[in-house]
Amino acid sequence: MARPKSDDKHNALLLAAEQVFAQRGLAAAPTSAISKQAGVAEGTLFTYFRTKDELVNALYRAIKLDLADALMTRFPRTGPVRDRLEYLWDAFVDWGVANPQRLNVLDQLSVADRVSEESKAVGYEPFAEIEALAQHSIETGVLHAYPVAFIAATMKSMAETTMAFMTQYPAEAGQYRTIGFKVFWSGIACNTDS
Amino acid sequence: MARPKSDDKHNALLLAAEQVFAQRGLAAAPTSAISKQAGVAEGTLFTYFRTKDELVNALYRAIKLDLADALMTRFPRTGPVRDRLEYLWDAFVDWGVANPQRLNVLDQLSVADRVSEESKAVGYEPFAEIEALAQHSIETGVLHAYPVAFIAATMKSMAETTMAFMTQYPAEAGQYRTIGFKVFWSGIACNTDS
Amino acid sequence: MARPKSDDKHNALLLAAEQVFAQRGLAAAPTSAISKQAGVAEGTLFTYFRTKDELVNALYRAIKLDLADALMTRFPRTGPVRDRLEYLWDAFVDWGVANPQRLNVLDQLSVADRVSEESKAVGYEPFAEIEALAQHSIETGVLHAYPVAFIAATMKSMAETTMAFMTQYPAEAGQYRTIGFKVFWSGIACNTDS
Amino acid sequence: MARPKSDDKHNALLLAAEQVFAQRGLAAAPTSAISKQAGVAEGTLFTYFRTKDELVNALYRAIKLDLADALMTRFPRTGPVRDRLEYLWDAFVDWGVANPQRLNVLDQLSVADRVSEESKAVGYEPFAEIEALAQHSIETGVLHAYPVAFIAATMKSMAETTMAFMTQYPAEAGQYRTIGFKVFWSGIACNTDS
DNA sequence: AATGAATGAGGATTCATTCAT
DNA sequence: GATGAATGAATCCTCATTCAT
Repeated sequence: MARPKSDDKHNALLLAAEQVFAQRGLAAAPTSAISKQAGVAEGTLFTYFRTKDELVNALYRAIKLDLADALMTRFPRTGPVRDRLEYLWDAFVDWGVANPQRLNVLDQLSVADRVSEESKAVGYEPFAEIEALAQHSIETGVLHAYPVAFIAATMKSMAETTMAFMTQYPAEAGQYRTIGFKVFWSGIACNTDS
Repeated sequence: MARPKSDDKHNALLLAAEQVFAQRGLAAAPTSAISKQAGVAEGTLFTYFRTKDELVNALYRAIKLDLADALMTRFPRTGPVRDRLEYLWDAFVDWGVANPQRLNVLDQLSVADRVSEESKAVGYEPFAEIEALAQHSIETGVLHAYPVAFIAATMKSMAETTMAFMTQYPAEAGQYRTIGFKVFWSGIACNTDS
Repeated sequence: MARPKSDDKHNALLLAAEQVFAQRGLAAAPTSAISKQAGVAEGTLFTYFRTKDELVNALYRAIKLDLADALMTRFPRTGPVRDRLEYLWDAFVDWGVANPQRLNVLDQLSVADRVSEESKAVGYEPFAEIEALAQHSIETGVLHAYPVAFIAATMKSMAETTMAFMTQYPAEAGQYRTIGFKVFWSGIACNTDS
Repeated sequence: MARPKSDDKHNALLLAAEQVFAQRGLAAAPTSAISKQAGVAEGTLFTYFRTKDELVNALYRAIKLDLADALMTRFPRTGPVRDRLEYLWDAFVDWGVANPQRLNVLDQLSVADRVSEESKAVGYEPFAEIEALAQHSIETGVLHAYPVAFIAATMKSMAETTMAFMTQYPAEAGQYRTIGFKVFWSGIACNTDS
C-alpha cells in the first residue's frame, strides 16, 4: 500500500490553506474554512495533517520548495558572478510577482511562531548553494568579505522590498526589478562594474 | 472627577500587551493574559481600550512614536548627507537592539491586518522628514534618482536585517552595524566616498 | 434632613428607565444606559435604587400610579353603571394612546419576573374600586354574575387590545374606542341597552 | 453522511429552550442552560441553531404550529358560526391549560423583539382561516361589522384572560371556559341566541 | 451626595480535534 | 478513507455593583 491517501486532496488542502491564509490572515483562518475551500469535509483535513500546526509547517515547506524550484532549477552553474546573482534575483522577484498570494503567505509564515525551527532549516536548504556562491565570490575578491549569511539575508530582504514595489506599481515593475538589483549589487560587490 | 483614568494603567496595559505579544504572538494573545500581566482586572482593559483592536492600534502607534523619538529627536538637520543618514541608521539599529521585544512586536504589527491604514499613516508621519532628505539628496546628485519611497523602504528592510544579525550575534554587533550601513550607502549613493 | 436626595434625579432616573426600556427592551437595557439617559453618573443610579430590580419595581409602581391617577381622579361616583364604566374605559384607552411608550413598558413589566408580587399587589390597589363597582352591579342585576376579578381582567385585556388598534390606526382611533367598549359591555351586561 | 443531524436533538433543544424560558424568563436564559437541559454540549446548540435568535424564532414558530394543529386540524368547516367559533375557543383554551408552560413562553415571545416580523407572519398564517370565517359571518349578518382583525384580536386576548383564570382556579376551569366564550360571543354577535 | 473607574462573573459564539456512521 | 456532528475549553466583551476620590 504505497499511498492510500490521495495526493489530490493533500495538495488541495495545501492550496486551500494558502488561499485562506492570504485572504483572512494566518491568525483568523479556521481549519473549517480551509477544508471547505478544499472541498473536503472538516474531519478529512486531519487525516492528511494531524494538527493545524502540521498543515502550516507543510505549507511553509511546500512554498519554499516551489520557490527553490523557481530559483534553482535553471540556475546557471557557470558564468560571471553578477550574471548568476542577477539570474537568481530575477527569478525570485518574478516568482513573487507572479504569485503574490503565495509570497504574502510566506511572509506571514516567516514571522509566525507556528513554523518550527526544523521547518525553517529544511526550507532553507535548497538555497544553500547561494551561500556557497557567495563564499566563493568573496574568496575570489568579487564580493566584500561580509558574512555570507548576511549577504544572503540582504538579498532576501531587498528582493522582498523590490517585490512589494513591483506588485504595488505594476506599470514600473521592470524598472523596480532593475533598480533593486543594482542597489543590492552595489552594496555587496567590490567592483561595481564587474 | 471620581477616580481619574490613570496614565499608569494605560501604559501598563500597553507594556503588558507588548510583552504578551512578544511571548505568545499577536494571534495567540488573549486579552485576559494582557490584563493579568498588567495587574488589572479583565474588564479594566476595556475601560482603557474599547476593543482589542483599539489596543493593538494604540500599541502600534506608541511603538512608532517611541521609535520616532529615538530617531528624530536629535537628528542633525545639517551636515553631509552620509553623516545624517548614518545617524539615522545607528539610531534605528541601536533602538532595535536595545528593544528587541518592541522591535519584534512592531514587525508582527506591521504585517497584521488588525492595524488600520489610518494608524499606519499616523505612524509613518514622523519619518516623512527622511523622505524629504532623500528627495533633496537626489536633486543635489548625492543619491541615485530612485523613488524616495523605495530608498526609504530599502533603508528600513536593510536595517531590520542588520538588527536581526546584531541581536543574534551580540559580540559582532558593532561590525554588523557598520557593514549594514556600508551596504545600504553603497547601494544608493552616486559617489560611495562622499 | 427630610430628603437629602434630589427628587429631580429620582424622577429623571424613572423617566430615563422608561425611555430606555421602551427603546431597547427590558432585557437589553443596561443600567449604564439608563443613568446616561438621565444625565447622571453610573454610580448615582445606585444611590437612588439599591439594585436594578428595585428600579424596575419602582417604575412599575410609578406607571400604575400614573394610570390610576388618570382613571380614578375624576371617576364619577354616581350615575348609571354603563356611564361610569365607559368613563373608565375612555380614560384608560386615552391614557394608553397618549402615552404609548409608557403603555409599552407597562406591558413588558407585567410579564417580567423582575416585578415582585408585592409590587403587583400595590399596583393593583387603586383599581380595587372598579371591582367594587362590578360587585355592586352584579348584585343589582346590571351585570352578569361572573367573578368580579374576571370582569376586571376582561376589561383590562379588551382595553389593551383596543389601544393596540387605536395606536396602529390613529385615523380610526375614535371608532375603535367606541367599538371596543361596546364589545366589552355587551359581553358583561345583562341588558345591553341599560 | 457521517452522523446525520438528529431530529431528536433538534426537538430536545427546542423543548429545553421552552422549559428554561418558562422557568427563568426569556431574558435570563443562557444558552448554556438550554444545552445542559437538552443534554448536549454547549457547542452543539449552535450546530442546530446558528444563533440564539434563530433558536428563539424557531421555538416561536414551533409553538405556533403546535397551536395551529390543536385548533385547525379538526376545525369543523360547516355548521353554525357560533358552534364553529366555540370549537376554536375550546380548542384554544384547552391547549393553553394543557400546556401552561408553552403558553407562558408564547406570551413572552409575542412581546420580545427577538422574534422577527417574518416569524410572526409565518406564525399567523394558519389562523387566517379564522379571519375568513369572521369576514363571512359579518357579511351574512351574524357578527357585527367590526374589523375582522379586531374580532380576531378580541378572541385571542379574551381567550388568554380565560386561560389565566382556568389555570389559576383549576376547579372552576370548566365554568371559566364557558363564561369566557359567552362574554366573547355576546360582544361580537348580532343576535346572542344564534 | 456625586462621580466614574474598577471589578470579575457570566454570556454568546468559535474552533481544533475526535469519533460514530 | 470520508464525513460532519459533537465536544467543551477558550475568547472577547458586557454589566450590575462597589468604592476610591
